[in-house]
Amino acid sequence: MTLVDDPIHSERTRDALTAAHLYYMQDLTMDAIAQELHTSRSSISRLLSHARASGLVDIQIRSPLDAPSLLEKEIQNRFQVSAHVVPVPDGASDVDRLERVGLSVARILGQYFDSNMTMGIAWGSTMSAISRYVTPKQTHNSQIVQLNGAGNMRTTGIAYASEILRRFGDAYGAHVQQFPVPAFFDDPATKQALWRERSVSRLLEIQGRMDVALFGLGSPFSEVPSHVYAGGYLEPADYDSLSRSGVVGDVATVFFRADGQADGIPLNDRSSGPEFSVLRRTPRRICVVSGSSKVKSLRGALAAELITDLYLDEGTARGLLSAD
Amino acid sequence: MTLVDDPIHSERTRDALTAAHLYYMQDLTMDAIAQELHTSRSSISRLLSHARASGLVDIQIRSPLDAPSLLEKEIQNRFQVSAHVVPVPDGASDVDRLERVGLSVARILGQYFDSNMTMGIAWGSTMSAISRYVTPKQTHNSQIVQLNGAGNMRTTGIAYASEILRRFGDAYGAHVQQFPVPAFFDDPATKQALWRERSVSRLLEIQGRMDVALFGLGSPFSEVPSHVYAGGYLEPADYDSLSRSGVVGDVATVFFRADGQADGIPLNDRSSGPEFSVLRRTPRRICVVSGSSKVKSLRGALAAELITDLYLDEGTARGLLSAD
DNA sequence: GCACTCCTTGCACGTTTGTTCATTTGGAAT
DNA sequence: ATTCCAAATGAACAAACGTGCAAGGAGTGC
Repeated sequence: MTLVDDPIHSERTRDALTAAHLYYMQDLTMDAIAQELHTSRSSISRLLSHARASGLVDIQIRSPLDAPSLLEKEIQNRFQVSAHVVPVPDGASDVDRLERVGLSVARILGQYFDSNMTMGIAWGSTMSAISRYVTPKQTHNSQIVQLNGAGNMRTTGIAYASEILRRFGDAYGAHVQQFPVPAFFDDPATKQALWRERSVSRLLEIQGRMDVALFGLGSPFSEVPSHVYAGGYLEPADYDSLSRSGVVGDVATVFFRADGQADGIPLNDRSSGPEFSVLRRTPRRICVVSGSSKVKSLRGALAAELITDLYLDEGTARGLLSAD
Repeated sequence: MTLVDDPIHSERTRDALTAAHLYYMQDLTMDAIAQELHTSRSSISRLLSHARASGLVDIQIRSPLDAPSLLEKEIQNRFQVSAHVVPVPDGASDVDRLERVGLSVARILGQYFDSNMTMGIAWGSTMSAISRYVTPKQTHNSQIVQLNGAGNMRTTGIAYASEILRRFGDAYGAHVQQFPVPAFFDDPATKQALWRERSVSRLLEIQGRMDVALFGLGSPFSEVPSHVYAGGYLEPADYDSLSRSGVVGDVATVFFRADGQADGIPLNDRSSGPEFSVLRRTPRRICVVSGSSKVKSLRGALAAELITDLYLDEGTARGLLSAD
């Protein structure tokens, strides 16, 4: 739970490091390592698990640049984003897909984040899944900033959102910047007022300077509604309004139409999420999508140029490319 | 043997990539992967081995900056080099040590070498060991350049040295620049003349601009003489000369004394290796040492400031730090 | 000092993985 | 078409590995 290793842990870390060397660099068996370190093989097994889980051992997969799958190449060509298809068995359930994609992204995320960087984080079921698996990586002077508020009529949302944030913060040893506001204001004027508060504008400035943004997609009118659409954030009147405006999805509770436009959608004036112009200023914008019901939403987000790096499961990738 | 993947291999590579994803990112068992890919588990096992061996899967060990061992910290403080101690069982034989250190260095070497870079390579038993294990990494427009000639009275040395070079070149997809000259000239004047040849001076220029140099250490008057001292490169008279000059070791067949000085050692005028000034101009200079008999030589090389990154086994590290 | 909890250890078991071997497959040469 | 060879495959076995469990220790509170 501490951000740096206790002195108590450092011996364990030292051991884990040697064990990892012997195992992964010199291909010794755990048995042999156990003898060298004068302990049992089981302990070494556990030590190595620890080394992997704590990011001491870092396993990466580097596709030679000419090897991306057809799907990935095609998406890259058509939408100018760097696409990464997560292989998922055809028969997998939607939750299964989400977990798998979340796990994969969690393992890879460290490549995008380093010392002295700021990462913006949304919330939602996708983000929650990722957060549950993030592999630690030691960074300095870095921060995680919440992109949009999570409060609603029933709760402040702080517990939920901050749990997600905390997991990222812990894993990277980063400072966490919470955004304790409702997801949607009742009155746009309140938002305007609050946005002028120094405490809030400080946060907005941090958002404006972030190096990486990580978010999932919302998809309002699909069979499996996303967190925002089921969690008591919106009222029936809001739904009607979204429907009338032709909204196909959202990123961090900012809505957009099929062509990627976000103008003239009344709800956006009350949303706590970052304007797309802010997002587009961010160098890396990683979008994670799982479940083909989000294809329409994804098309919109791509049209809006919100995405630089896209992670999706195989089915969704196919859905994205298929006509219609 | 080809530098780029045949189209024929690319399907295999594609499969290896998916398998690696499923195995290392999603923690599936090989059995599960076999079912998804409609093949036997054995094939997946082989596929994953291939993925590791061919550098598709890259396993790194990243010590948190506060975790280097006492030995490493101490070496860093005393000699201003980044030290990496390779753990080796106390009872290990000298060959065993060499293999282990070689394997470890081979696995991490990729971290130092990338596209558009030039790496200078020496030869000798240490380099040979490393070369036998280098893990592939795809690079573009990079080259490997031989640091010193390998010819002697009996052979041109080309077969031996070029085998080492070739292994590095193959692994990195790099262009190999051979240096087909004797290790030592009989007559300094011949060297001078040859050095003015355009074919040779072209190579010397490449050496002068290299980004990384990788070398072992020679150690003349120790129980276990290095390759240079046993391979018929030197005559008895040369030994006497070295002894009289107070030589303690060599880097790429350039000799130095305990204080790191290389001046006034007659043999150096006839050596094909790079002057130390050339070496010192190279940003990264990786030295690999195994076996405590090389401690004296190592002290000299450190005094000469030939090293920026040092890899050695535990025993040698201890020997280096112990007084005397 | 005693009881309590929490964490670590090594054993034993079942699972997962590497490897050998006999067999098949897909080409190339004849 | 036939033969040949090399590479790839899956079954079967042996080795290596992960994990539940009970025992042992270290620390804490009473």
